[in-house]
Amino acid sequence: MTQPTTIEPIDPDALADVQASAPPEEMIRLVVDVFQSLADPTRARILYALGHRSLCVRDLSLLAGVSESAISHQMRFLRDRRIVSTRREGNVIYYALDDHHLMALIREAEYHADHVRRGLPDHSYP
Amino acid sequence: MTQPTTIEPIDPDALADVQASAPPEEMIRLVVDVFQSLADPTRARILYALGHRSLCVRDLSLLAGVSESAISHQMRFLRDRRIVSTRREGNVIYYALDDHHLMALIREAEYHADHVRRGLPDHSYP
DNA sequence: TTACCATCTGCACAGGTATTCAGGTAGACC
DNA sequence: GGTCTACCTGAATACCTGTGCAGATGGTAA
Repeated sequence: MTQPTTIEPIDPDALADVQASAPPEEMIRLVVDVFQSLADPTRARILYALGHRSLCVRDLSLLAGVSESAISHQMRFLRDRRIVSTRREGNVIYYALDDHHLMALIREAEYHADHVRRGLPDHSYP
Repeated sequence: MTQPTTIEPIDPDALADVQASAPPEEMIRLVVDVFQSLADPTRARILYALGHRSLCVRDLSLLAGVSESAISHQMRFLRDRRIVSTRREGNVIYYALDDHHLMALIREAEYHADHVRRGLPDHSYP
C-alpha cells in the first residue's frame, strides 16, 4: 500500500524564489476586488457614462438597457466601494464618478484590448 | 386601462449626450474580458508568480493552493487569451507571462487599492 | 513494447452573481 | 393630510464560474 506521499515541487528553487516574493493575501484580495468592480458589462457601461457626466437611475437604466432595479443594485455596489457619489435634486438622485483613477484603469484596459485584438506583440507598446 | 407607456428619460439632454459618446459594444466586451481575466484570486496569484519567473503546473499548484487540475483549467483560460505562453522541457511544461502589459494593469490596481484603503481623496494621486 | 510521469479534459457540483418582480421608503407638491 | 414620483430593498431565479474527481493524452525512458 502506498504512503500518503506529500507532493514534491518539481523546481524547488523556483518555487522558493517565487514564494519569497509573493504578495500578501490582503493585496491579492484588494486587487481582485478592484478588477471585479469592472468585470461586468452593465457596470462598465455605467462607469463609461458617469465618466462623461453624472446621471440619474432612470437615465442609466435607459442607457444600459436593464431595469431601474438592476441599476439601483449596481449603484449600491459602486457606492459601497466609494466608486460613485450621490447628489439629490428634488426627487432625482444624480450619481457621479467619485474615483477617476478607475477611468485610468479602463483606458489602460482599452489600450491593452486594442493591441490584443490587432495581435501585436507586447513590445510594440510605445 | 393604461397604455403601454414607454419610459421617458428624466434628463433627455444628458442621456443623448452620453449616448452619443458611448463606446461601441465591442469595446465594452473586450474591456470586460480583460478585467475578468484578473478578477479571480487564483489567476491573480498565478500572474503575480509568472511576473517573477516561469513555472510549471505542479509548482503553480503548490503555490496557489489548488489542485493541478484547477491550475490546468486556469492555464487554458490564460492561454486562450494569449496571456501566457508555454515551453516544454522533457515532461514538464513551463508557463511564462506573455503579456507584461497586464502586470502594468495589476500595478495600477495595487496603487488604486492602496489609496482606497487609506481613504485618500482622488486628487492626491501624484 | 511497457511503465511512468506531467499535464490535460469531460463531467458534476457548489458557490456566487446579475437580473427581475413585487412591494416598500422618502421627498416634493397639491 | 394625501398623492405622486424616483429610488431602494428583499426574495426568487437563472446563469455563470471555479474546483475536484476520474480518466485520457502525450511525451520520456527502460
